[in-house]
Amino acid sequence: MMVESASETIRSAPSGQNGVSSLSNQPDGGGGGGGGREGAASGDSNGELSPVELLHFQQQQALQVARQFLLQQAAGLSSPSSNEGKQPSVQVPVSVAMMSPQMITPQQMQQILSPPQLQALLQQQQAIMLQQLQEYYKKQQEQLHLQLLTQQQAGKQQPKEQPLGNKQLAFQQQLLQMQQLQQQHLLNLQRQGLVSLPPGQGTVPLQTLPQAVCPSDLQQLWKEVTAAQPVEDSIKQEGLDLTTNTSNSTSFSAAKVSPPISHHPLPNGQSTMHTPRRDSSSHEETPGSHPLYGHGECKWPGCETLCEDLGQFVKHLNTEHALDDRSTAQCRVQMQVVQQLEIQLAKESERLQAMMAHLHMRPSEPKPFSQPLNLVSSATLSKSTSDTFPDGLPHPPTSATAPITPLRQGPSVISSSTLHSVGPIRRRNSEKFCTPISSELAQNHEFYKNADVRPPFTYASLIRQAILETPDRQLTLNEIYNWFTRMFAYFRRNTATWKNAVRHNLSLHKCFVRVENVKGAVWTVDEHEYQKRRPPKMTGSPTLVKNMISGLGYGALNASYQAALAESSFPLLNSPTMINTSSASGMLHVGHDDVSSTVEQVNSNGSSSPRLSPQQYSSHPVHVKEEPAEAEDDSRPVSLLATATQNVTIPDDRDLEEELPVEDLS
DNA sequence: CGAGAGATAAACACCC
DNA sequence: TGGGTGTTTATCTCTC
Repeated sequence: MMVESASETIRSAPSGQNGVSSLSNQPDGGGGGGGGREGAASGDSNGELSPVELLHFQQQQALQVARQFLLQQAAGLSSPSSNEGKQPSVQVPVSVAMMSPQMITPQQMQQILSPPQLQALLQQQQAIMLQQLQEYYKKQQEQLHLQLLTQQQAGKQQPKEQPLGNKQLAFQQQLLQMQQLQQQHLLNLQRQGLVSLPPGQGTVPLQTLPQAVCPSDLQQLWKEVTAAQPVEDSIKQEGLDLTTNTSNSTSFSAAKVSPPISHHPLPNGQSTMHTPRRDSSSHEETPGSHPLYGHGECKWPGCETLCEDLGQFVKHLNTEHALDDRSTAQCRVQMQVVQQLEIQLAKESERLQAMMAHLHMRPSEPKPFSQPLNLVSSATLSKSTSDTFPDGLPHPPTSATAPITPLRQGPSVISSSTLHSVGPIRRRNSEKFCTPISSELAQNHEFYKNADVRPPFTYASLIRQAILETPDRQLTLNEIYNWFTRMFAYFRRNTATWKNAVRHNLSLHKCFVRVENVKGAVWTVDEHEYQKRRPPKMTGSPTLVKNMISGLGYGALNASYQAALAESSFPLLNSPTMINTSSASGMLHVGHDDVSSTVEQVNSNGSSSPRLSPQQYSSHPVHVKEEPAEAEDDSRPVSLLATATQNVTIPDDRDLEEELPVEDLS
């Protein structure tokens, strides 16, 4: 029986709200775990500034960065032409707007929406996310303020409370981390051309921030940073009120919008949205600039085509990046990148929350986060079920005792596809999407191991994985159970349920063969059957797929883009499969959700993107071997596209921090 | 709308 | 007798 956890709000898809039975990941204890928290190079620095001041300053810095980021995002991804200074609403059909994009799977998106709508939707999502981020930062900042005050008070009254200093330090670190996160985000975006920050501005200084903590440096940095955003500046100078900021920036952008350049006469209305850059951050904001144009080249992810001038660029944009499946797909990928980063951000903030809670600093109130933003709220219906972040933002534990750590920062689990169903359900998505379970597992091994998050794989694929991971490819039921519990924190509870499911799957699927052994019965996998299990079908738009294969040839994703993806810890994309363009042709007959086979293939042919760390795959212990001969033939191709298409399901996210994909699964 | 697939629940049989 | 295993069936939900 699933316990419906009430109180957690989740954005339920507008349409299929039928009680998605979600197995609420009820926070049951466990907080620990969180992987290595590499403290941001914290500085020991409080030079002449009092800790409090420093903290305050850092807060501002962080907010500044966040704001910058938000603005840039807004500029690049959402329609700047916001309505008169209100919430940056998005011009998307209400029907669409009502939907929570994050809960829509790629297929749904494609099916439900026409390309123009889809793009609009994507933009909308970006806008929403931005809002959420803004909101989030605002709250965060308010909280910190509050806490600071509290602390100051406390400090006066009980000077003895010496741990205070430490606490502040910890906070500083946390803040720094957040800053770094923001920077990463920015960098990623920059790389992808979504943000055109002149090198050296904004980001650079910030990066050094952690180390350069002496007051003077900070001041300097501050100047540099602020210099990058002339306008915003003033706003924040006085008190970083993100709230006003929200509207300000919005209205600002609206006002600042350079004369609509008719770039993008696309039929999809996108042009309007992708309006001219505005804002602050994009310094190169020449009146005739374009968010996707900078430094003389097209900043479209994976493009980098040189264009002498804007006119040429516009032309290029219209011809090369017109509304088609490929562009749509790229857009989606971009969306995912952003989402991933957001998730990462959420994680960090969650950690911060935990820290604050731990330090008894006004336990973070859930509301700030769960409270949907206006815009979103309309589309959000809180359906108390699971605890994913509906809005992509962290939902702090409802109760102070709730687990704060690794929960739901997960990889795929949180990905959009999963968002709508955290619980038990629909993980099959990912499977269908050909998510390489082995690779994903390898990459997120630690995560799944510690986070009480349901892995986005079907029982069948997990069982198979478990079996294939063993040298002799056979396991007893009990060993399978053990594998589950060892590999996934999620399966350390509700045992009756999932064990039953495991047994059920073993019996049900022909691909699992029971073999009488000396010591009893063991289960093996009939790969052939397994592959047959599902007819090759690809999720997502077939046309899209085709295009990807032919036209795009994922190899087209240039280095920077890939790198960006990699950076954003986008396993799926990082995964070899994604990169293995050479096998793109094979994708046509995709179809197996299987995973390891995919990986194997890639591994075997050794092709890979030069850019991605080879270690990524080299670290797959499993899989390379097993595929029974027969399965070989058709099992391979799978994923590239699939992945590409579906990565909406993004599996991953391995923490930026946990860099290495875990070398061994077992 | 129907089929297929996956998840979950549960009944039941076997065996140790 | 009880627990672990297996097998089946039923019901939902979701995707196609």
